[in-house]
Amino acid sequence: MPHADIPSYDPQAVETKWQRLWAERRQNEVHEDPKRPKYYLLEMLPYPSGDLHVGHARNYTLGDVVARYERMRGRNVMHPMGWDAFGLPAENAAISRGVHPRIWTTENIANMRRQLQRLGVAYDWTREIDTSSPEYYRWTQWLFLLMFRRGLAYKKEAPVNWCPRDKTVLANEQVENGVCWRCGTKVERRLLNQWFLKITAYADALLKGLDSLAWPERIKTMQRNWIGRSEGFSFSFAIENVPGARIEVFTTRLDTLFGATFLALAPEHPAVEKLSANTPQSAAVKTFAAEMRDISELDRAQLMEKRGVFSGGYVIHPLTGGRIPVWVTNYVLATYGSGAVMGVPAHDQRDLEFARQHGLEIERVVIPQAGADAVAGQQAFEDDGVLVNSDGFDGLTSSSARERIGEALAGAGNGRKAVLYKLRDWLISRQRYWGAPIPFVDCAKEGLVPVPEDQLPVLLPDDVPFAPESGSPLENAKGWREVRCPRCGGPALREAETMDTFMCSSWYYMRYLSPHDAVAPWSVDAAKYWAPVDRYIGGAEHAVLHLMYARFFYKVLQEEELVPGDEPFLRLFNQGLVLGSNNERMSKSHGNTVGIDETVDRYGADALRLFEMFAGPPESDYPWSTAGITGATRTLARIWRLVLGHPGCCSDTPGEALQNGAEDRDIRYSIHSKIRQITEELGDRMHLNTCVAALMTLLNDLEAATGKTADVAALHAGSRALVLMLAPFAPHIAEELWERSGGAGSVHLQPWPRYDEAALRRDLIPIVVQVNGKRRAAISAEPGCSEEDAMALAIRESTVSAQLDGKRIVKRVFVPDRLLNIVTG
RNA sequence: GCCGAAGUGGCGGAACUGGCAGACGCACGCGACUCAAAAUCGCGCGAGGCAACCCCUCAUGUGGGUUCGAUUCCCACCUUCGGCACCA
Repeated sequence: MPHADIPSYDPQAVETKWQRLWAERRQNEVHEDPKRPKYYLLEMLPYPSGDLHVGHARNYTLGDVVARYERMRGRNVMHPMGWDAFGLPAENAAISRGVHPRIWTTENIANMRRQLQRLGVAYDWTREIDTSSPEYYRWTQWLFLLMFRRGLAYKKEAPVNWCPRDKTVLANEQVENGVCWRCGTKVERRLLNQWFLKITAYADALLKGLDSLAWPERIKTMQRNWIGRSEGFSFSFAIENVPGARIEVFTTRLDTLFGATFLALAPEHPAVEKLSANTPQSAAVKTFAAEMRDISELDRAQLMEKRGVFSGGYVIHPLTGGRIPVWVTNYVLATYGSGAVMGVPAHDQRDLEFARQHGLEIERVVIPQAGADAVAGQQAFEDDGVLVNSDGFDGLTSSSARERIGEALAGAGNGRKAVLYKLRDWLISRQRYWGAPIPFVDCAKEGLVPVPEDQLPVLLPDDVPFAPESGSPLENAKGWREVRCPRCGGPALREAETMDTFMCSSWYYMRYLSPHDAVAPWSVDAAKYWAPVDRYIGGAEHAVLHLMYARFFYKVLQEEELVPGDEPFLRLFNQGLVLGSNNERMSKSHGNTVGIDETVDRYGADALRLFEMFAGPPESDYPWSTAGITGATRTLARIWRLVLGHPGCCSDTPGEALQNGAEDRDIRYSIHSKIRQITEELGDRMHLNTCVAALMTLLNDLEAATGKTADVAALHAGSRALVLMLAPFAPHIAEELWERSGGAGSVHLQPWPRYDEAALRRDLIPIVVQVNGKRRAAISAEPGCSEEDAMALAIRESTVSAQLDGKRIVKRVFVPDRLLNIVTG
């Protein structure tokens, strides 16, 4: 019932008031408290690109709802925010607009922080971090040195991915379908001397750790595939007429060894020249290898067409002693295994295609079952089966043949079981300015020397030229580069490269725990209380990037006893995207963004938050809708009128007394069933959209009952519960209503409402009556009523008896308190 | 090509372990209030049928299957989205 004396709801006034008061009261600051269970909730830290749009708002609201809910459930909630502030866009802005990256970044951070505060997200801002600040990157450098000390950082010359547009190298994970993940430019291959981190040393640990994680299966699968473990056997072929020279191969199908009719080499393989030397093939091989070296492996893969030339040389089959021709091909990767493959055309589709093109022999050595035809088909037979044409191994199954052939080779001193991974070491050098400098110097006498820890941070020089033509700014910063060697005092040059920004984000979740620590990257005591992250919220695009790098870091940190447990993020949640009007991901580059400021100006932060949580399940995408947000606005205005129509309803004495009228029982049932439903769906399941729907239903029920029931106490209690459960979703209006209705303290520090089992008991419950599986009626029965009683009630329904008329009942299915299905003959 | 996820009203979506399909909201229609409009409130709202609006039929991408009963489980196919793409 609208009252004339109820003031109207002014979102802007309410929101600015509470944002100010929460900050003044330092309400969102947290500290270790051994008496309370901790909960570490984290959203992936954003890159400070300038402006937040409603897609970001969805992400951070999602985290905020969970954080506020967990706090009301009695947990000590860590919910920090910071900035992944190093990176290319800042530097590109410097080039195109002449603004220093530091200025550009600082301004963007200020703006985005303001926008997050406008959304009312309850971060502990005293813990804010900026990965581009010296206080932070000092420790990124420190961690790099720790990696070096542990033998996990090394510099070597290797063919690497080079993005010609961004003018830097990229890790394998940062190349998607042959193009740069950031700018979409086709990457090139260059031979450069670069720093790597030995993530491959942790391939097995990274793989095994996945089993314990409550992550979406799809992300775990992507990581498993990326790590790409395969078990097989490694052995070698002797090169004919070159004493002592051998070519090593790896295979997962040792059972097909007798079907090997050629050997395939990558063009980069060191034996290529040796084999063709002094043969008529020499010139052809040189031409082919040179041609292939100019094409990156990624491009070769895209060509798909298999090409190759005979090398002119032969190897000797290790068991039969037969001669096997060696070919140089474009389909064998130099960077996987040994860069050489035994060609078994009958049992490998790729080898078959190649063999057909070049008229090579095809010999079938595995058949589906004993006695089957051993003639090679159109398709390679790649399954396991039974061996034929394999000397003493005929008749064995593939799996036992792999064992026995392996034993035979190993017994002859040739080879062993081996495990190979697709995962490559992480290339972390970047030829760019806006990143953490690699803390090494190159001394004329001592070579590469680490900068001693007490000389960290190696500061980025501020005064450097930014121009597209002048090359890497650090390389040209002479005064900065020229230093004394920390070891011998002689002249040395600083490394002019910076670290991949994924280094910064691989450990930031630990820095939040003691962000102002000047003597350590974080406090181990604080880490013992807070770590690991209980719930991590972020996009799926980081599946094999940040999420794998951070896990690698954590495993190293665990061995250093700097962190508890062996995984950084126990549960991962991938939120869905907000799509723009063109049904594409909302982003600046798509030009379809809807800004936070314009939306909050118009509707208020609470309405935006409520709508974004309501619009769909948190894990699925949905298109932005300005029409939809009006529903949230209306809902908030209705809650405002309802609650203020029950003065004092949030005071500490709800004064709810059980009464007996049927209507009163209904309203109590509605209140308590909604508390139960929202509590169940808000926790682990995160069905936030149905929680909002349940809040709306409760609002409808309370409105409908207002003025119609004598049980004013129940309505007061219902309004109070509504305000409390609204609080995580629309924190400002809930706080205002709490205050205006006599609530003590902050609504956000109240215990979450509990439901009363007694209120959920009903005198009569509906039981659905079906005839042959089709719903014909619903009867009201006492809870726990017997099948016979339900049957008696059911046949009194005309719609049921009409269906039963003249038919014989052959069966009844009775689900107590739910359903009765009568089956006729 | 391989792997994974998803297809439900005009729209976003709901339906916990197989048990009333379409909760909740948007849009739309009718009505109340108003000089009028906005706001607000009430009612209706999957499609079709019948004189019968407390009834019936059909309907959750398509086709089959399991079951007393299928949006839910199984098989095949279609469409969309995501990942991987010569890893021996």
